[in-house]
Amino acid sequence: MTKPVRVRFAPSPTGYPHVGNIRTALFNWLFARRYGGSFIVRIEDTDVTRKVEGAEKGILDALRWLALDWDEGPDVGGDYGPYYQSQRLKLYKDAAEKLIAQGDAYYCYCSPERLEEMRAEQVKRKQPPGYDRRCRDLTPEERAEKEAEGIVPVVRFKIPLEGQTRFKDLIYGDVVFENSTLDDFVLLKSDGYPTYHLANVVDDHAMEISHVIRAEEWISSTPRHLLLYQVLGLEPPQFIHHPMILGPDRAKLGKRHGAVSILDYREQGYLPQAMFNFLALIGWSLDDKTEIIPRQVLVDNFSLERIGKTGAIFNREKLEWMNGVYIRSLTPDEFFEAVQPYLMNDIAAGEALIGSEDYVRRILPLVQERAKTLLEVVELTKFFFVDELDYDASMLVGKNMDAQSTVNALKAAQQKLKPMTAFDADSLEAVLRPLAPELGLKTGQLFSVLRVAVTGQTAAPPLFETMAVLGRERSLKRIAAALSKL
RNA sequence: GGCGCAUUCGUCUAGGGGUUUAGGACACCUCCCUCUCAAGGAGGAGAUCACCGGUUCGAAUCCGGUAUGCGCUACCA
Repeated sequence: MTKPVRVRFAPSPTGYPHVGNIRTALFNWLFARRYGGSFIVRIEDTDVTRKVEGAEKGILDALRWLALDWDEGPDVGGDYGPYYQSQRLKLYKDAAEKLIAQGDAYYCYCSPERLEEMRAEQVKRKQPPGYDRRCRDLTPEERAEKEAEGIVPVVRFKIPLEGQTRFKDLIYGDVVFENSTLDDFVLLKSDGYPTYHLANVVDDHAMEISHVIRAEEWISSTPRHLLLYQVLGLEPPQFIHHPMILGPDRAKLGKRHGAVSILDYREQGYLPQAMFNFLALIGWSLDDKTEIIPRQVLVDNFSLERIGKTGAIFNREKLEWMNGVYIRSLTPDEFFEAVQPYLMNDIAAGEALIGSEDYVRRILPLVQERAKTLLEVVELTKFFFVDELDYDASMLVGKNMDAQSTVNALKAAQQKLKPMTAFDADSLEAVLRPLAPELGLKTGQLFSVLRVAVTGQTAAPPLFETMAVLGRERSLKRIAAALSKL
């Protein structure tokens, strides 16, 4: 019997939900769903000084936005809780004490100042920085002395001086570290909180995590974790490290590269299903050609083996394209639902939406295939919602035309439109298309004059559909306004 | 500096000894469609598979070295 798959996403609430972290969550979630396992969220709030108010909410919001539902964790609970490390302090303390008792850890009384000086000196002498183990073999008398001084110690791990630690990463293969290159890292801080290393090992075991899927930046920490499992007498989980997401300069994606919070992308009008698809495709591929992959197909086909080994630059242009593909695939109702919050954020569009949902619903199909993001829809539809168009009169004059012929064209169009009974796209086309030759103009010339008059733009949705949605009254009003500009 | 990992078109990638004149996607260019813009269709350009050496009848694919990049090197995660 093989152990059930249990994976975890363990964010620390110190900031916004980083694109890279969320992708790690996505891989974990995909793996859990693919193999019928459990996806667990554990909040690693062990750094009191870096804790940011609202960070946890942002991270959980991001998971919810992408519908990465968790089986155990905040809100939902579970049999292995609590799921906040700040509520499991006793566990870490017990583990640290056990290690001290068996001689695998020790109290260290070195001050932060001394450590800093030591490191500076090491760097100066071009030696590898690391704790010099001054407190490793303190006598009971020396310890008592330090205690008497009132120094609150940290607990450090006693790294074996010799030998090597190796593991088989499911993606990177065999990785070997010489123990001599590892230093006696801190297990328990002086404030009683554990460091990541201790808390992680204790909890991953306590929560029966079967696979640790995390970013490549953790690969160098893995031997420490393995050594901890060893002295604690615990069986370690499988380790899987995946490549990181890079900025355009190939450095770890960070704030200076622009939007790195996944929530920023939601704000900018990206669809969660597009983001989901896009994130999955950074460092993972289904085959040699499939790009658009529905969620369920992703779940059914995800595999760790197909994750590559090289860091990938976050390609915004491709994300935009993909978002456009997903936007176009929406039904009219879905598109309306998706776009609604963005329209509501705009004054004119919001008013229109409240005034007449039907009007908005007739507008949307005209821009759906033109929008790359939902936010862009607001811009593309703006001219439908304002009373007066703001554009320069010179835009009205068509190619190879002058002011006079433009005026003539607008007036002729007015005459044709006024008596129309039906004002649908087909009728409009039937009336306006023959008008161009009558005026000695090419259709393109006439239509472009009308387009600017009616939309205030040279690029817009198809003219007749646009006029039909605007309606006779509004269309004629805009043509009159155009004439008064000339 | 030490340790670790990586290296296929600008970018994301397929490919894991012969089927490869290295395939796909984004971006770019041309043409078609067309009332503009999109979308769509058809093409194009773009990679001496980081470099050097080895193994082999044969290497992008296996091995070694070099270079470069990135990560870690905290009482951060």
